[in-house]
Amino acid sequence: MELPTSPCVDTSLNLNLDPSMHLDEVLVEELHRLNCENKRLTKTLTHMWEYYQALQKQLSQLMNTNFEQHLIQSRKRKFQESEICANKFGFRDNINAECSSITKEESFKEYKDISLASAPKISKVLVKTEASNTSLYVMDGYQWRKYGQKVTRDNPSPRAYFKCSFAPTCPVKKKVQRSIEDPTILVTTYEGEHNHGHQRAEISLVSSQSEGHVGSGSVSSPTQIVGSACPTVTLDLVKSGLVDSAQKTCSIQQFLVQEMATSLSRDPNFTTALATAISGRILDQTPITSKW
DNA sequence: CGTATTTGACCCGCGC
DNA sequence: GCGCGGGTCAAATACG
Repeated sequence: MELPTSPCVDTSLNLNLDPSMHLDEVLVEELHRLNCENKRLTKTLTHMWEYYQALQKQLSQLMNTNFEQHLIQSRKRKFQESEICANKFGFRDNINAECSSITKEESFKEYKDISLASAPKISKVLVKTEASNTSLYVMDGYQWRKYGQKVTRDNPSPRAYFKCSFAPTCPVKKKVQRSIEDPTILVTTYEGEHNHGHQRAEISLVSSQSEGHVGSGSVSSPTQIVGSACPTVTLDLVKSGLVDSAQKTCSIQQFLVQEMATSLSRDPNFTTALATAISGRILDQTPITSKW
């Protein structure tokens, strides 16, 4: 599969009249040019659609594979929990019954919930902070207004609720709560999409280009996103290399994202297409940004 | 004095 | 129908 190499399309109507040509000739020529551009656009769109279909197929295959793994893991986990419980209270009855009580439907529901949580509109970000830092504020480049705080049942640390206050109409909300497993990690859940630009670039996005180097700490920026960009990312505000425990908490989501990122980065066509798209985007935006 | 934060009250969905 | 828990509201308070 190959994407057209030049995404830059000139759809503007060029009516600069050549004195030697008649108006109808100019119009016909311009019409012809626009027609060509239209064909190119259609071709690009078709390619993108094919590529999208292929990606979707790949994703569904991955989802199926991971669901089977998740099923096995959850059964194993349930068995371990039952065993711990049995050892603690000195009874061992019903362990097998309890294990077998996990139906495939239940596991799929749980798995589906995790998958839904990783949808683009809801994303989770893990932020590593200093142990002494007890605040629930995450500097992510946007301006937030706190509108509530609540202590939840499953976690003794309070959960803070924020609304994006940069734009009055921005629907984005976020919830920040310390991880129950590692209190130095702030679990931030973003809901919705910003309908305005980024206020200031405080975060540099580092994509996981190679396997096994996630969170390896090669970037010295104080604020980092380590791992895949979306939907779940990990920020290390203290020092890198401490994200292992955080990654465990969202292993399924991250595994999916990493698998996708790996398979995509292996694909030379995708890399070329991405580079072309980015360079095209930059070229496309240059005259706009130069106005500011 | 204006704006941001805190915090108790209230609302609503869900499970029993 | 009732209770519980998560999410939101809004008055009180703090701060620059």
